[in-house]
Amino acid sequence: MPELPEVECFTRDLARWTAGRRLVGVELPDPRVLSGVSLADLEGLLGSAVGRCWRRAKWSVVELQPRGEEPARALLLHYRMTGKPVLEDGARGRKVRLRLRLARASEPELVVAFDDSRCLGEVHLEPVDELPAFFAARRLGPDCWPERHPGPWWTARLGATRRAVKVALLDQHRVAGVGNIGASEACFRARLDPRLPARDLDAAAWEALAEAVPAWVEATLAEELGAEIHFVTAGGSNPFLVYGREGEPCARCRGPIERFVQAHRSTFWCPACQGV
DNA sequence: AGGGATGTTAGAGA
DNA sequence: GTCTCTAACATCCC
Repeated sequence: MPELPEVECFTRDLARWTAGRRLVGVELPDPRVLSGVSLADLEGLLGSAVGRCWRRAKWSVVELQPRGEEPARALLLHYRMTGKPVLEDGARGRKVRLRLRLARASEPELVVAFDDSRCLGEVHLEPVDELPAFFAARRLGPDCWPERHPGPWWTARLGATRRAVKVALLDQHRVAGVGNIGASEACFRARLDPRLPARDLDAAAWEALAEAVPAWVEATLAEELGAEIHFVTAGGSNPFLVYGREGEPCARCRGPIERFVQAHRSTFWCPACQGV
């Protein structure tokens, strides 16, 4: 499910759940979720204090400070399509791949679980001081949020390619954090035809995108920080302007929202008011 | 039954 | 080397 706003929410959940706690147990119902780490590696960290939790692109980072002289480590969580961290309060998650048991003073233990129905998600373990290299190896572009970037920055990142602007927005090497929902939402907010080759956009279009991307992030965050996360596929209302709204009236001009496929992924847009 | 799903990446071809 | 696109990963839901 997650794009940048969801991963931001997930990471804040992790920060809240783990604050001031130590890792006191690890369970691994499905070892496929571990990437380059073994259960024994994780067990070697038992007793560590949880430190900072932060987000980079669509990754959550949970820092762990072992007792003694060992260097700080970081758990890196990537949720891919269906992963999410859940707090298990008695009831057990349905597709839990990894469980972390966390203790604080005399309080009851908490169980934070990595739930992932499709099991495409990944959990890595890296020394904290090697995180820059970890992200560099993935050639991850700069985050699209929270730092604001001016129009010319977007031109420089995305403006050289012939690919359609909506497809270019999905390229994490150029700009990190925009997913398939966000790309449609940002094009709608910027009134941009998602089919336009990125290199054909003018300065005004890049300025519009520079506004539209953070506007999408912040609108989605405002929705999702509230009660529960809105999963498009799991009931609840659809919080998006065009995504998943084929056939519905455009919120701006009442024209019908349409769906088509770009790079094997659904694009939703309003042909009447985007890029006429 | 078949198709589609919020992501990423290795590999192929131009 | 660079750019672009495809297939594959694994499972669930409509």
